[in-house]
Amino acid sequence: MATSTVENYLKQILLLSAGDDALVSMGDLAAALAVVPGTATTMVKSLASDGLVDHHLRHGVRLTAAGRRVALGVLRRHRLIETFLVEVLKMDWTEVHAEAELLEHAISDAVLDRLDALLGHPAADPHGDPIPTRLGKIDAQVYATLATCVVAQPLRIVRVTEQSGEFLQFAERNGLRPGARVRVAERDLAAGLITLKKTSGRTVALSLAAAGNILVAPAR
Amino acid sequence: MATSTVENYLKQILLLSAGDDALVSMGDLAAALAVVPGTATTMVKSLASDGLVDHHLRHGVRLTAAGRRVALGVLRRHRLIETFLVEVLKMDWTEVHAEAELLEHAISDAVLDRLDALLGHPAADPHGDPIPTRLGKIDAQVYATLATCVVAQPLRIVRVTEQSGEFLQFAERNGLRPGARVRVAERDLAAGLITLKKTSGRTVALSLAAAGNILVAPAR
DNA sequence: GGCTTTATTTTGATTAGTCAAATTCTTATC
DNA sequence: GATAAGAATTTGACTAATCAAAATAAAGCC
Ligand SMILES: [Mn+2]
Ligand SMILES: [Mn+2]
Ligand SMILES: [Mn+2]
Ligand SMILES: [Mn+2]
Repeated sequence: MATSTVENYLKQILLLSAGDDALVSMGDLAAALAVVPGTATTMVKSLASDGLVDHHLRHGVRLTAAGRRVALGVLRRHRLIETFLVEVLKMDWTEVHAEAELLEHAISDAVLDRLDALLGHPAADPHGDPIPTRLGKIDAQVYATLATCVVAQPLRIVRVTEQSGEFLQFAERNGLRPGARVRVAERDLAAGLITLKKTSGRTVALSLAAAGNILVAPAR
Repeated sequence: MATSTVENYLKQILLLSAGDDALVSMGDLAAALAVVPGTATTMVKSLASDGLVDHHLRHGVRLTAAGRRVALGVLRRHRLIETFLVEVLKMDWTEVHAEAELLEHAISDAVLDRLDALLGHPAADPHGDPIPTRLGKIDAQVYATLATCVVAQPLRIVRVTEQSGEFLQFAERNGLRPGARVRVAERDLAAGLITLKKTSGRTVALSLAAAGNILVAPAR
């Protein structure tokens, strides 16, 4: 069995490689896991010797097929648990991430399958993050963000990446949840500022950096 | 935060001291936790230095008030999780113990309170084990077992101690779950054998040792 | 191309939890 | 009350995960 530390490293490498098989740097990996870079190096070497990653010394790390399988399993557990906490236990979508971070390592396949059935085999979690199937298939669709989409067009929010409580609470306060309808009223690149218009008529201002965390599709 | 190892030790000391404040021997504790006796000694010393147990060198260990508080919290989580797995996810009461053994260390108070409410604040888990309240109160009622109760009287099974899959499956196969009605048809102490009669008329034979794991009360 | 800055790796220590085997204490038995 | 058996403790060693700080390699810059 992979320890929860190993599971966290593999999941994080998957998330940082952004779907494709890009190399993940030790610096980024260490920062994401809140450890010192030397710790990440040591751990990655041990993952490599277990055949879970390829370590390109001094250049970065990439999942092997075996490592990717494990990582997708962890991601599936994480996202189904988040969905359960919101849909069944009625918890707030801004607070479930931390809970799932622990539970993802403690739940068995038997329990997970029942949760999945109870929830009706959802395709995405409360943040809009796609849920891998039991076979490890994951929706890789690429979306525009509020920082890159066309201006003025009616949009639908499909996903909020960035799991920090502060950011999610900001999103919730301003009605920027998956499914909400908005359009970009103005994008001032010099000031790094974006102004949204909601269907309610309300406007919301946010930075380019923040806007990059909100994925959108044309409203149909 | 107590590690899950610490939580397991404290919970096990509580279970082995059987409610009262009896000293628990290192041998019993080590066996219950599947570690070597020296390991239990080392761990108990560290628990003692954290003020969670009193270690009477060479005689045994007992929980302090602080240790008991932690242990009751773990027990509450364990039993509420088992109840959830059976009542909501419809899992088998013979297989939920192992699941709860891991989940009990990963679930937060916020999630637990919501589970408790969803289940209607149950007083006992699927095995009939009493669930401590949020304040650490636990039903300490003493029951007779099928090995000690009076013969011929109509009885109701209130609890099945002993969590091993084999034993629980034996109980399930023979309809010996909490709530079931039986009476002791015959108790042969020389042979160490007990014969039960169910309301259906069916008879079940079991050893004195097995009978000691089934707690009963007079059927009202 | 050589020098400087930055990222990565290495080295040496530390903590939690564990086991095997030697040692010491307790208790039962004669 | 001495002794043998059994239980508990101690000692030394090991694994997983981590950090601080020194060493090294890679990139960027003039
Ligand atoms: Mn995690
Ligand atoms: Mn999510
Ligand atoms: Mn446990
Ligand atoms: Mn139980």
